Amino acid sequence: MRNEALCAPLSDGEIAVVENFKSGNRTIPAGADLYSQDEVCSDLYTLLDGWIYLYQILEDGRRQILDFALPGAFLGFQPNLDAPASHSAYCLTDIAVCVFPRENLFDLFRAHPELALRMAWITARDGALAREHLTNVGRRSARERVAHLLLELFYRVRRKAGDQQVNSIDLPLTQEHIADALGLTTVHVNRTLRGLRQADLLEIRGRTLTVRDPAMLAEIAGFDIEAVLERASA
Amino acid sequence: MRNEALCAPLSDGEIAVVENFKSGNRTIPAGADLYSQDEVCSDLYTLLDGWIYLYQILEDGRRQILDFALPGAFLGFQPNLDAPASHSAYCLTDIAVCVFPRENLFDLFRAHPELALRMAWITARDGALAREHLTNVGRRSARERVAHLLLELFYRVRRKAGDQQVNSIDLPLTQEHIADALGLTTVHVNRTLRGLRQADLLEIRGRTLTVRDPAMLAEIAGFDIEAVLERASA
DNA sequence: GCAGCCCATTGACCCAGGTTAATGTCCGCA
DNA sequence: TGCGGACATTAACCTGGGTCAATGGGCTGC
Repeated sequence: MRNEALCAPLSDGEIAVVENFKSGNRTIPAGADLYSQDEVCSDLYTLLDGWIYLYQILEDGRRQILDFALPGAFLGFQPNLDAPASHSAYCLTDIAVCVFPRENLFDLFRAHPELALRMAWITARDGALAREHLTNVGRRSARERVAHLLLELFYRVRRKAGDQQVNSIDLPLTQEHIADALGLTTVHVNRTLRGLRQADLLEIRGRTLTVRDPAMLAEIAGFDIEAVLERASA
Repeated sequence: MRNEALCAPLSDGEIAVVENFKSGNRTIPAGADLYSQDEVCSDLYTLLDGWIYLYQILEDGRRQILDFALPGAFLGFQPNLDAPASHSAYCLTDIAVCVFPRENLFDLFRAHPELALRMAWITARDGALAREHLTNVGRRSARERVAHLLLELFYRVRRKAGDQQVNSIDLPLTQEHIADALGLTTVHVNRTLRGLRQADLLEIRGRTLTVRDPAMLAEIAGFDIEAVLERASA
């Protein structure tokens, strides 16, 4: 699991180094922040289990969800580790993370260049996905945005599940989360989902998203499976 | 100049290594792409002079501008250097870049861990700025967005200029560029700029942006100078 | 079994921002 | 000196999505 985040391309010896570096695992209940905007975050994390979303809050409470993190995601890295975080990370479900202390990270990177390289790689991926999201909210209609986001999550989750046949995934999001990720309101997300459901394209019931017509959805969304998955680090 | 991008925290010896690695400088006229979406980009660049913007195009021609790059920016790095680029880079003005061949980049990083670390740092900064832009277009009104973007550019440019007194900068953008960066239309950007001008907050005449009331603009935009500059790599 | 809460759903109405299209201004070029 | 092209500006009108408010459904705790 953890392999995906930091260790994937490493030799066994290097994985051992990372194992050594980590300070242990931690479990956090749904509804808490893993770390918060404007606070210094003392650790780095690999998400082992559960869903997290990254978000920013404006002074008046408006919220923008930046990305959803799935198991394998590497979280908490930023240019200046001593500076307060630029965004918060919220646990949508109970989660488990592997914790790395931030103190000696740069020493570790210096000692093991592969890891620094890997870090650059992960970070570039995350950035590319953020830019994809920017294009989504900046230039697509509500229907296109919803289709795009749900397809992205569908393929990311399904890839992780390994089962390439299934057309349903577990989706622990409320319509408010979808709205906040897409720059819409809950009411309009609801209307839009109704439209997609009535067109037999997809359905959300409870916590389950069922994709009925991936091809048509991809067409609506202008969604390029290869490209987006390439850009989704987890 | 180049220092800011890749070399800033390096020793003289390491700077020499980078100097050695570069394959030369190049000049490109305004109006051309430095590299294009969906094409493999053979090089990496440090922007030495001029303005560039990064953008994505949807099939039907809608355009989202992702970021503006100023001198010092490091461009062209992505997770898989052999894959086609996820976005294009367009020269707003005549530009000069310092060119690095992509072939041996990873060897260079392996040989000089500091550079890999520096790469991760730059990439994380760019990602954070992209997320800032996502929040801007996802959750702010047109007036807030315009104020935010112009303030961001104002401070980024002025910091580079070194003169901390001046309240005007050279801004080689059309209203269409502003619109495409903010998910708006040109017409509405024009209306919004009129509003800001009539409120004596700022003015754009020709290629010059004059900021008349930075404090009030920052309040409107929910703009945090420190935070955003921290996140702007160039 | 029911009170309370969270979320989904829907309808009625409204408005920020999009669309269309005309007019103006500036500048480079023949 | 005048013509063509790229931008800016404005007005008139329209619509996608926001706002407000009511209803319902499902779950949890007692």
